[in-house]
Amino acid sequence: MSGLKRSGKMVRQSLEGAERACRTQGLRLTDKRKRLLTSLLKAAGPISAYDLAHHYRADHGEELPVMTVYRMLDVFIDAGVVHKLRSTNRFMACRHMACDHPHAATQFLICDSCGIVREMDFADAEISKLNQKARSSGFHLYQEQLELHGVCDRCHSGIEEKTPDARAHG
Amino acid sequence: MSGLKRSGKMVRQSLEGAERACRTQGLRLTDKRKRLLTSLLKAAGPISAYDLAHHYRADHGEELPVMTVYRMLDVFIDAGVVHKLRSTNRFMACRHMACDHPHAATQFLICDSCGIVREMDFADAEISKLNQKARSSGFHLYQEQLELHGVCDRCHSGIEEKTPDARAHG
DNA sequence: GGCAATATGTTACCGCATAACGCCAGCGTC
DNA sequence: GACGCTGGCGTTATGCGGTAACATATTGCC
Ligand SMILES: [Zn+2]
Ligand SMILES: [Zn+2]
Ligand SMILES: [Zn+2]
Ligand SMILES: [Zn+2]
Repeated sequence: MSGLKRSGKMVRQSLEGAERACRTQGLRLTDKRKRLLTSLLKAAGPISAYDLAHHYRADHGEELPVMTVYRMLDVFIDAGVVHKLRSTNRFMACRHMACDHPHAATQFLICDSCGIVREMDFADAEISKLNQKARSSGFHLYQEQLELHGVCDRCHSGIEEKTPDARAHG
Repeated sequence: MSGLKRSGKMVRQSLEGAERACRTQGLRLTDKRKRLLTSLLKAAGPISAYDLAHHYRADHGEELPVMTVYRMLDVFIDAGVVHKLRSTNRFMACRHMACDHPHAATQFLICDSCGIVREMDFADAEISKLNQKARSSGFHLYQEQLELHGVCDRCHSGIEEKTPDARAHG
């Protein structure tokens, strides 16, 4: 699968990072929120809010209404430690949660076959070019994430390891 | 609004273009499909399948089940005369439907305030750069449309002409 | 304690999308 | 004409993503 699954140690470090991020923005990292974030960190890749609720239940033996999940995810997104993939309606922990540097723009490479997502940040040049062209076309772009769809090398070379989380393209 | 509303003449020309596109791909442009496409062409901008069904009813005094709308839209998308905006779940007629040249990659500029969408095709250089970088990061991108969100000049300068069709950002 | 703000729970609902099944018209074949 | 095939379309039911509105609990602060 997507290889994003965190070890216990990484989860701990990420939680500390989230703690910092929340504190600096006056957001509270309650126990429930911490547990939810843990479930998200342990997930193998981006998952839906409903799936996350199921994971939470499995992980902590406690029901968590979807409504609450969405609210908490919003908090995490505000804190910058969670990303929402608009094109697939899925949420994923920021890969920079443990390290302390927040990032501005983000680009996501999404494999429509196996669902793996890679968070990259080395296309700023193209982003600003696009921004420029949009500007001259009468638009002001958000400094926003780009979601690029395709297939990863593994799936491209015929392995086609499909997962239920993978979304069909188009 | 988005200024994409077609005149009667443009609708006719677009239908002819669609006719050509369908014929070359062995797809049939039935009367019902033609009526649906007309409703889409007359729409002021990208609309949802459900809204399109309502427009169809208003335009032609006949019920059209959403299921059928989706099926027809799929046909049009295959024929290359309709685009689906993944980030907003909306459909729009290709602005090149009347002219005869199909286009490969497309980029959409989407105003999250008023809903206007501009179909542009002058960012191929950036697209291929992104493709290249993705490649070196283990991904094969589709030659796919890019959906860029922001606000148009009008909305940016404070007019903020909100429409029910506009989607909140994020 | 008393109060305000924030966090969480409950219910009910809406919008997007598709699966599964059935019907029917058109068409070619025997 | 009977048969069977194909594609277009209708019907029903359902699943998933997301949120409004309102109720309750918890926390922080004076
Ligand atoms: Zn990130
Ligand atoms: Zn893959
Ligand atoms: Zn187009
Ligand atoms: Zn606008």
